[in-house]
Amino acid sequence: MYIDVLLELKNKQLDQTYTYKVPVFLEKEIKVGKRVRIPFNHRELEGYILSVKDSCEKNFEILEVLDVIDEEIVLNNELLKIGTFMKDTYLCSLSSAFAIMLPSALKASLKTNVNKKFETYLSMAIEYKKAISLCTSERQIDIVNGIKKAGFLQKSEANKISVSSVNTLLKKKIIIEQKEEVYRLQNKSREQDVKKVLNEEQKIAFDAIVENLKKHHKFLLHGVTGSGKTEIYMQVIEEVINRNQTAIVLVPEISLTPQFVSNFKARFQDNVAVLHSGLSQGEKYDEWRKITRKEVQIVIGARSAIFAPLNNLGIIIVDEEHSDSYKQENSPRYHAIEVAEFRAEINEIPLVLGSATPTLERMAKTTKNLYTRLELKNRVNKNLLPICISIDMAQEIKKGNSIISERLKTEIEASLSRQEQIILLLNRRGFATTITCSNCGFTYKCPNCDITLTYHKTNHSLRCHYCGYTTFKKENCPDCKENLNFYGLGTEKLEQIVKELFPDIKVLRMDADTTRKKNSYETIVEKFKSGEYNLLLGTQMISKGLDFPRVSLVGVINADESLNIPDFRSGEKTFSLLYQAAGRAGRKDTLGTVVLQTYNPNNPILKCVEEQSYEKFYMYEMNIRKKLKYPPYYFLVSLKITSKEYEECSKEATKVANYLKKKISDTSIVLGPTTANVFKVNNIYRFNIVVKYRFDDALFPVLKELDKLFVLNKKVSLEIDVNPVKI
DNA sequence: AGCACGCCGACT
DNA sequence: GTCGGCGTGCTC
Repeated sequence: MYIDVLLELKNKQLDQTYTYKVPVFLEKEIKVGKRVRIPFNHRELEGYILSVKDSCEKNFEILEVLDVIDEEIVLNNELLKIGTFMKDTYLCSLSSAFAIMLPSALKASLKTNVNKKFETYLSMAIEYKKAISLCTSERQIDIVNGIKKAGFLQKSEANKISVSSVNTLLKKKIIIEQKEEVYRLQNKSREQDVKKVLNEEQKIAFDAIVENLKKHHKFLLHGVTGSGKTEIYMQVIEEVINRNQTAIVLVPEISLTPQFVSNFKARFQDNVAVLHSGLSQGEKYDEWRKITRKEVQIVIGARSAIFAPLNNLGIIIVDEEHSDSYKQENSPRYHAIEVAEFRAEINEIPLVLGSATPTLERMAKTTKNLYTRLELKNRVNKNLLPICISIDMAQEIKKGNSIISERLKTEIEASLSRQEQIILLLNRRGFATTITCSNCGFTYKCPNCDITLTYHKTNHSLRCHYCGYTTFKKENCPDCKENLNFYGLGTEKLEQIVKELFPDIKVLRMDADTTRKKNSYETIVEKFKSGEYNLLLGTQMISKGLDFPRVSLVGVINADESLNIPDFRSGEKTFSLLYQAAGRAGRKDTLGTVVLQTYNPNNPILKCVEEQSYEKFYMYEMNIRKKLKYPPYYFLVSLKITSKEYEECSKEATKVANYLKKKISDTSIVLGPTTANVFKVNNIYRFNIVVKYRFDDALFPVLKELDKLFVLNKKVSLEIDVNPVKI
């Protein structure tokens, strides 16, 4: 017996199978999808069995398998297929695709030591009365009674009463001990959640999906914020599990707070496994094993949960479909929705994507009937959409209000007097963006990156938001000793300004700096919900899927901020961010108010936000994409060329662009090379090339060739990003 | 990737 | 003489 083994190394040079002979004593354990330990070039490695065969043409010396690692298969047939799909679509190595599918506890290269967790339980060996009569001390009786109560007792608990008594009882065989595997992630809440009655719109969407269970069909559930998408998901899933099938629910990382998870657990109890980055390695391993052991039918998780090894999958649901977090920004650069589409296809099951602001790509697919659009126009509790007002900040500055406009100020005062809550969005953290000397023009810049440092007032530090470089501010200009001036506005400074303007206000700030610690995001959300604070200010994370019933006013401090990012999707991102932020305003009885402060009051994207019209935005933006030949009219591939040496990097980038232009179809467009937006990060220079194409059979073979050439290049590296979300 | 082999300079 | 620097090549 021979097997083909793929090494558990992400290296592209070694991304091929190697043949090994199986010694007879291991033959019965060999199965495709298990891992083996093998000798490889004077060392010992782990690898995945990809195929089994009886014979092998001998062109080389064949070594023997040392050991079979797994008792059960870790990569089932479906995951193997998905791996090949990823290798072909994203040009990544097969083993890097498999690596992200498995919990890190299974990875040899990390040298981690995550194991199953065991707990020892004590239980009665003999009848209770007899046991009591044999006890020779108070403590022993306490322990026996403790066991009697629940039928068992954790040994660690019993040891707290008395270690020696436990040992005596064990020695006398009055009680026995048993080792049992326990899961680290325990359900805290025992709440029970009942299903809610669907309204007309929800019912139509629900019926459309349920009619198509057991068929491959793609749905776009386009529903305004608060239209009750989650309830539809839950009821569809209930249908699916009633048919003995299983379900995957993907949500952005930020939505995976204990709150969201406990909602699902309240409905489906222990039938849910959760996978996200907040879990420890051990917890992830436990959740993964719950899935492989078929103990759960529902998996909720962030991006990588799309690889959950569920059998008999019945539906895949992706909430907040427009979220960037579904795209992995390092290799393998996969998009969870693209993998979901593939997985739904091979299982012949429906895929449901939900959003209030669908991506243009997805929306365009509904017009071509590749997706069925299900619309939810109304909020469940009949709340009205808020009123939106734009404020021209150029006019305000003339009046001397550079940060908070007169209108926003009076709206805040009005909300405060009505005891309502306020949200302020400022999509930039830190205190000031730049510090400049008015005399000589000195600014603090990062020595490793092509970027100015951001000032954080709390510890007077100047930080690079790209590489993390930190330095400290001097009292005066380091060059000419004159005074330093602060420019730009961050959340820290806004907090200070708000406090100065409204001395009695209670303010919470939420950004990457205040949510660094585990659970701090949740803590801030809970604090604000409790009502003891008047105002929440923060970066975009405050606009994502949060529901604060007492908020009646949303202020966007600088609505232009994200419009100026040099990316063709900046309009779409801005619309989505502001539209969703605006959706936070509004209560049952009063209309919500949204104040958009901008220097471009006539910007068409902001007009669409003001009118709360996704349709207008869609028409406007599609027109631009068509003119500029961007998705969804064209597909993109981005190539990043990086090196420590500027000259070498630039030279290679030009060579790559010329090679592409020569080899691929002339209907495709090659842009660049250009230096990246931030052309130096961590002392590494970066050049970009973008390929726009519609149909090009030559492109992927050429990209694969290029990829191979650069594997051997030590000075310059090439990274290919298929369907990039940021360019 | 990471280990062996090989070919050079510095040192007990 | 030999120890170890790291460039190159190969891995079933």
